[in-house]
Amino acid sequence: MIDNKYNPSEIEEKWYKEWENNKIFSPSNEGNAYCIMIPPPNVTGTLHMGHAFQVTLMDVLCRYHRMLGDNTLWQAGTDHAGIATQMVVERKLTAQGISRTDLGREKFIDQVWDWKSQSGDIITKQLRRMGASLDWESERFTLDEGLSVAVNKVFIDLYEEGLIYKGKRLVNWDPVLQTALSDLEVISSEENGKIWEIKYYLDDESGNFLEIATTRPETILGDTAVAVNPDDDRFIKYIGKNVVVPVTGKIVPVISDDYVDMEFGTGCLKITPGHDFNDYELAKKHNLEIINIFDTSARVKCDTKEYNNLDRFAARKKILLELENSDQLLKISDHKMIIPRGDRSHSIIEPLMTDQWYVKIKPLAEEAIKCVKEKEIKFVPENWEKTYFEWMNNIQDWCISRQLWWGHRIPAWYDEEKNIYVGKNEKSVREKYDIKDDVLLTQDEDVLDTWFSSSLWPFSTLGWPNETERVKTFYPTSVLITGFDIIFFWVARMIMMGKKFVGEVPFKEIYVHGLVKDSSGNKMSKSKGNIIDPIDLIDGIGLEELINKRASDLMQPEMAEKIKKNTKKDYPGGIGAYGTDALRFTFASLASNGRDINFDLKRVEGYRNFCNKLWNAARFVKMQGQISIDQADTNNFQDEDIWIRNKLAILIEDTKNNYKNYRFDYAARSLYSFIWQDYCSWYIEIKKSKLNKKNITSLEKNLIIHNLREILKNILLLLHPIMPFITEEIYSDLFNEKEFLQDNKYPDSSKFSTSSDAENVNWMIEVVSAIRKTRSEIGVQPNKKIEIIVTGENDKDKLFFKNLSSLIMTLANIKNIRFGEDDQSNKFYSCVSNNLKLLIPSSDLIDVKSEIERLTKEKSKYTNQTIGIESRLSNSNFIKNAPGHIVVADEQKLKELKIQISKIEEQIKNFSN
RNA sequence: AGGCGCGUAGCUCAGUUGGUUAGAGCGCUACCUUGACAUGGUAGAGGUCGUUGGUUCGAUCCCAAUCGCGCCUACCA
Repeated sequence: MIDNKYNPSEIEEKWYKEWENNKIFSPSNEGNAYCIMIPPPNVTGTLHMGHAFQVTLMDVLCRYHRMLGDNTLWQAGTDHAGIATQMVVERKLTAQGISRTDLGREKFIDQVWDWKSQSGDIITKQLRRMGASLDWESERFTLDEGLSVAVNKVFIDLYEEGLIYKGKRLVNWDPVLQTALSDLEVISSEENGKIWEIKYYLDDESGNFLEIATTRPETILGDTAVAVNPDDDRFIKYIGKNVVVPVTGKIVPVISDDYVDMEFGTGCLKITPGHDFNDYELAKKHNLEIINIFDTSARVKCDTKEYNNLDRFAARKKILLELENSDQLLKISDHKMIIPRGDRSHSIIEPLMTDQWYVKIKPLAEEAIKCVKEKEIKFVPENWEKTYFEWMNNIQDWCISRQLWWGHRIPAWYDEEKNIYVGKNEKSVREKYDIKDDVLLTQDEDVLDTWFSSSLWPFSTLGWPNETERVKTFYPTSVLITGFDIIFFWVARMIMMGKKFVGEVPFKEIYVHGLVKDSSGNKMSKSKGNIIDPIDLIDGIGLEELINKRASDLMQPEMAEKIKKNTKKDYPGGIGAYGTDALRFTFASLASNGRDINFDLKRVEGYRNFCNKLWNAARFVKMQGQISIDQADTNNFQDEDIWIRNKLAILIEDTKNNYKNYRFDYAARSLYSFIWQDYCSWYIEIKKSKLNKKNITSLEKNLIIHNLREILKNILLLLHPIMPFITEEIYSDLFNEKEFLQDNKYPDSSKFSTSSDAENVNWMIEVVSAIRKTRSEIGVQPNKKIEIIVTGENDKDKLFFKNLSSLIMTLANIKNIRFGEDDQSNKFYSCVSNNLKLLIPSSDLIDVKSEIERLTKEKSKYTNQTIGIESRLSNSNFIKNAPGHIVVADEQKLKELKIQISKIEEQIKNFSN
């Protein structure tokens, strides 16, 4: 006997091990290819709600496609996350008092690999807890040898084609991490700043000056011009003259450019080309000198002793003081401005002139735009195309070098004259360029942006550049499941690289899912303290531990109290252990086409209850015992069998369509209502009533059990992709201990649909519902058996009653059904179902007044509907313009309503007499 | 500034080419511990679909305007 409560923790880990040991997640090598690439998570990261959500959807699709008989590959793997990982390891070393540079490159990288091997499988373990059916056999890591070969080849090929170049340019420099960043790794947000207005004297001893406005006075040290708008009457006379830069005393020209906004600030702008992207563009245009005033840590680097080596913020203070002393500081005002920060270090980005490697992106982007325009790749939902085009049309060259140690080292060598040689390795470079052994070659110190290797993920994981079977079979992959936040970082770049190097798009569809937020719509973040760990929803967590998890290691420790308070309020009893299946079903049911997903714990609880419902339905079926049945009898169906089989056929088709359209929410909902309403509330109840009949034959009994089991088995098959654990457990317990659910084919609707429509079962459901409703309205306790009298029945009703009255009696808790005329006495309550009038006798004196009220209320409900339909039907334009079937349906409905109203009126009349 | 999106029941969300009485879960109310399940059963209350116009026989859906909110992109010193 199975437990009467569903307990997920007992079954989940057991089944995952079984599946993995039996290698059932590897491609079958039979059938149509179906392939999804996991967006490789950061190897040193942990699973968050976004991952859990995404993984659920991918897993549903993969499990579903395996059951369809497809040759399914869900590619597993992680990425090396250059900056993030290096940061973590450096921080650990710092805690031990060791610096990266003390250790040296090789030893440091050894440390990172050590760290990777001890922390790297945290996330893969968590993926297993989610039930993810990834093909672990072919797990890849972006720094694997094979993937590195791909990275090198792509770099070399692009270089030789002129699509990768090295250039000295202004880049986004992270002074803390000491590396360049791409545009996408810079997060700009509004912060409070100031504008300082400063006197710049002309160098003609006239005492005249220009007032310039700046938000960064420290960059005065790098000024090489002052700019005004050519149409600005105030300054026209100064154009072409020179001014003296404060502090440095440098003489610089006043130039004119219509880039300068006359309305903003003082209308007069200082130009620091070495540390501002706009100024840099102006400098190129006007041939201005470009001075670099900062070192890589953003400390001042200049000849003036008192400023040299000063941090940029200290330099600002000092300069402002000096300006004040010389009476050149005119005005200070508060100003909201956009501050760029590194997405990892959160330090303020300093534009810095450095040598970096770039990908010339326009030619690649053009191809990538084309294949989306021509629908080689389809976005779901479609409007994400717009975001994609928007970015692709304004794309800038991609800075791919990073001044890190952890990553793919750039395959470029330099001789002593700094000539560049690009090739696989030093040996091949020497051969290729015919360089003698006595010429010293040194490799570029830098590594590539992690996203460079990620952009090759869809084919490098399959063995490319080798022409492997896997590439041939699984590329292009079927669909990419991803969040919109990495459309630019990753999706667009994969398309460019895939098109360029394999010649085909990397995936045919891109399903873009929403962001998982908390139940009130806030982004989940450590600093807000509203993070939920998916594993805690599976295993449960106590309040103390949850608070501990949320309020420790905060960037702003002062938030701890508030987080503690809110957590106590939101989860007074901690979080219950809902199990993976309930969590997965929740994610599926939330996966609609909307943009954000507000995650409400209550939903998980509801679906945990759903698991319990299924569990108990299975328990009931199991309790009916084993059966042996003659094959010849298995197609012997009762009315309710036909009824439920028709519904099952519809469910199967709906589910397939919903998966095809990525409407996981619809799929989840229709499964839920079929299982709970149709199967549990009606079908099992009907069968139960039949099983309880005294004179049941063993053949009848066996047939009932057989049919109950058959529907249940199909429920398990249909539900398996979303809830793999509970379905597997029930299947093994009730049906087959030897094989897995996945070994079965997904159900075929044609096996269940019939031409007969089971009208009588629907009729019965209406009658039972009507009686239940009235019972409840007149306050009859659910456990009290009552008698009903049927009047107004036609031939069809008679026939249905003949076959179904015993069912009605059980389901509506009736002790006796009498057929007869309404004797017009007041001792009856009545209800109407279809064209029937059902009377419920009362032994007590009926409160005539309240009964008339009840009936009148019911009548007015119907009357209101009648009025609506009648007004439509009396409108000649409606008759003329509306499609025929709408008009016919209205007419039919009106007829039915009128019958029902007349029955109620009759009863009201009886009471009134 | 530009782009995208959202506003439907107390809460979290559906609503598929415009068409009967706008749905689900949770919560709420009443009654029920009947042997699959109280993580349950039966029934119920609750919505002028942000606002205002327009198109239409008919609008939650299409169009325009407006209010509120969110996200992304962007060089205003």
